[in-house]
Amino acid sequence: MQFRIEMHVPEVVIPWRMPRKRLTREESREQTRLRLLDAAAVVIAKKGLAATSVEDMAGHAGYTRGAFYSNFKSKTDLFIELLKRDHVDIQESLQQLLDTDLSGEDLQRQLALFYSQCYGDNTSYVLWAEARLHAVRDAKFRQRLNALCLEKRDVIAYFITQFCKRMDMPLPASAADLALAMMGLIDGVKYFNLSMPAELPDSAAESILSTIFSATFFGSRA
Amino acid sequence: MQFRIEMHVPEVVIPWRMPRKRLTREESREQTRLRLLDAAAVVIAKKGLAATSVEDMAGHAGYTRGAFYSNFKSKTDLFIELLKRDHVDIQESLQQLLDTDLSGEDLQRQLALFYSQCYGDNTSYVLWAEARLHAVRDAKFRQRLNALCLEKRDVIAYFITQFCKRMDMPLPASAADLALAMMGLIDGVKYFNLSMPAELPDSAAESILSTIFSATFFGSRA
DNA sequence: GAATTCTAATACAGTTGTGTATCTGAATGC
DNA sequence: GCATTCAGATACACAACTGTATTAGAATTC
Repeated sequence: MQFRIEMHVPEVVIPWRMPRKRLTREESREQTRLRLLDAAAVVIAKKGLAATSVEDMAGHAGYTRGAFYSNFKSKTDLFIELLKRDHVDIQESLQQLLDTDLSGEDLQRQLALFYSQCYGDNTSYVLWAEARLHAVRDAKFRQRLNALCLEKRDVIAYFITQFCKRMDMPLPASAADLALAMMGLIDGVKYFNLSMPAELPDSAAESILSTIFSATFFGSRA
Repeated sequence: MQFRIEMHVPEVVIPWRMPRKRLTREESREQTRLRLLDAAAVVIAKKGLAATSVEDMAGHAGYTRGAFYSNFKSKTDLFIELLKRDHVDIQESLQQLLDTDLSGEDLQRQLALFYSQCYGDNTSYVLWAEARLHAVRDAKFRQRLNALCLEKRDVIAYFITQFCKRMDMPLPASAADLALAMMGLIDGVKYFNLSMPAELPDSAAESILSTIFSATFFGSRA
């Protein structure tokens, strides 16, 4: 009991979406699923995957365990679903960002955006941190997570390639490896930014990332 | 009546610490403590902090829960002890490395060493990843962990400062922030190196770190 | 060598969680 | 409007952990 942190997760009051429309079974079921996922994301981020019981998640979504088990095979099952959902979101906003801004040479701004966009909120960061840790231990899970990470890497690698081409600069290393390193860097910095905002406030985080990013791709010119 | 030495130490007699000497109470107790810590590190790395029961840890060390509770207040207590121990090790080897190699300008090799030294083994990496995650959720724990991280940062920052001075280069950013970023980068890269060794083998990890490190401090010259 | 002190084992009471099996009421279909 | 179906609630059987209280026996003291 020493170990369970009483975080007091407030009951999520879900704004009922106008029962004007009477939901079909399918719609209703889908709604339940979504609510369970949303609530689970919040609770897991707050207490951690292992410390979160099925009842916790269901409860915060306004349901009981019955509803949970009728929608998901297990806690892990839901967790993977959650990551997939988040991954799609990240991919989309990343893609969108990279598509939009590829032309500009304003690297600083680009990076800053990139950084803040990369994880919409802290919940998302924590979720992925949890996932990485889980992946270290579970080979099957690791494979699935790696697949997602590599997708993300490829988007970034493609961007890096295009960017360097456009700027008429040589790639300082393999685009794939650079992408991984940048992902790692961003995650790493994000953690410090999150855990010691006094030591590394948003501005400093963006600035240092910007410095390293510039140096890596522009050499000493920026 | 025959007397059996160390009758209470069950089947697992851990061979590596002077098995012959008759221990005083204090020594014996310290030995138990160390065994519990060592075993805990392994088990926690394998199954995760939350999923590891007190009995697990004690059992792997060859004791029962009684021994555990007579040596540690709680699982968290032990965990912090574990981190401190590891932190001291890291600090020492870091200090040593930096002291030794400060003169050379062979940055590549330096970095490679730095990287491989930074976490002696994977157990250590996992432990810190676990700690970071836990810190996000628990303010008190976060403070304690931050203190350790900042100590580490300062050692690295000092090195960076000295290094730039010696190389007669300007600091590309605040040494403290650079140090944090490098720590983040190394952790981030380490994860990919660990979870997808086929995509990012040791050599690639070292190489990409080296590239970024060089670029950051030397600009385009390296 | 008896009394004590201390480490660690053991027993126990209480809590929390899991997954399944069964039940209920609302949505659908005939 | 009656029967069916299915989402989700409830009940249950059981497994795991925690932390404390008690106990055994080795180490130390006198």
